[in-house]
Amino acid sequence: MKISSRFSIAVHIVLILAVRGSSQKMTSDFLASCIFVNPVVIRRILGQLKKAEIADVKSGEGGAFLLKDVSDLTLFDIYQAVEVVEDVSLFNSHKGAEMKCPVDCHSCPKLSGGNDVGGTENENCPSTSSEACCYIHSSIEDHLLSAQKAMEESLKRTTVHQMIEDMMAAIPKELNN
Amino acid sequence: MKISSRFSIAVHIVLILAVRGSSQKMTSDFLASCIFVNPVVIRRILGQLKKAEIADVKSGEGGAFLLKDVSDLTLFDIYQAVEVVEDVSLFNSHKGAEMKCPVDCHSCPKLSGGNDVGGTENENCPSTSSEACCYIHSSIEDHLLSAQKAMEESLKRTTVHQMIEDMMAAIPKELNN
DNA sequence: TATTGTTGTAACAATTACTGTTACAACGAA
DNA sequence: TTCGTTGTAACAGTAATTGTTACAACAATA
Repeated sequence: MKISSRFSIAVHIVLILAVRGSSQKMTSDFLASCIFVNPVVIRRILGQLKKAEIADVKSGEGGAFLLKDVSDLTLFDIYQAVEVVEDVSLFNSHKGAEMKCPVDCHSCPKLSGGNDVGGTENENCPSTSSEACCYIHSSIEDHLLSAQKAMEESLKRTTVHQMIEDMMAAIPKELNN
Repeated sequence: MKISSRFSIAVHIVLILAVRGSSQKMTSDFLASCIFVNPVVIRRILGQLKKAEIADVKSGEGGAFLLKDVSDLTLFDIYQAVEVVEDVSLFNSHKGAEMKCPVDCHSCPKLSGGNDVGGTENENCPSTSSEACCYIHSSIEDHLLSAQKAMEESLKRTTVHQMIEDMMAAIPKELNN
């Protein structure tokens, strides 16, 4: 699966506010026509950016603007604002993971010394010996979380200021006048 | 949004095959009861692992097994096998991104020197001067792709062998007999 | 050969999340 | 008061996933 386009749209919004915010009123209609999405979608996302205190909107009058210095604003801030991931986990666990998975032998009587930690018993539990078939689930969680963190660290390293610099650098010289 | 639980289930399958594959026949029913999902879901994912030449299934007789050494098998291999991300992009772009976004001034006549690169013209284009409002979209793509790559590199660094080692290490000593 | 257990796959329902759209009350400026 | 704008509710449409049933194909084996 993919991650919501909210994030990509939110980054667009922030960059447009940063680069062009002073030149005209940033209404949701204007932003919508820039980004080619519905104005209501823009307002929904602006609402999330407001809640995160990244941007604000002039009530009644209209027009959005940034609250933060672009040097202090990272992609991670925006990512959190639009709730790209629910709770903590980018990688969805299957529903059964919360149950007593027999190979997650935290809850396997054979290996936990009989300490039942809750969940549903499974008569097919493969742990017929003390053979270590266990801790699979927590191991998976750990390593997937590491991968998620690696991505988030990359987002934290990227400021909006840097993105603007990169954009400027990408503009062909003959247009820089 | 979140990523398909296919990945998490696939990793479970691989770990169970690695740890317990020799002790009994790994049928889809058995794996399903271990992981608490429907057997058909297991078969679907095993089909993807087969296509990726990570595992195979004994036709007719039944029973899955790994084709690769766990030291040579990384989470990234599994991630690719189950097609966690379509094409290349973890982060969904909004549909409009493929159009002539006026702030993606690759296509803005004002900045591209009149070289039209295709797409739909937008009369609301904010680029009324040569002011650099541009290259937003490609800058976003670049930085989001970097974040995705960071995650994938983390997955590449994690072998199934390592996960098993970590699992073993996590087992309380009193159970290691 | 007939039986048995298993797989691969199709088909369909149910779920979930997201997106587009319309509508409208509230709000501030002029 | 009028106007443009926002915030939000409501609903339809879309897309992907998951659970489930069903069944033909297949290998082992009795």
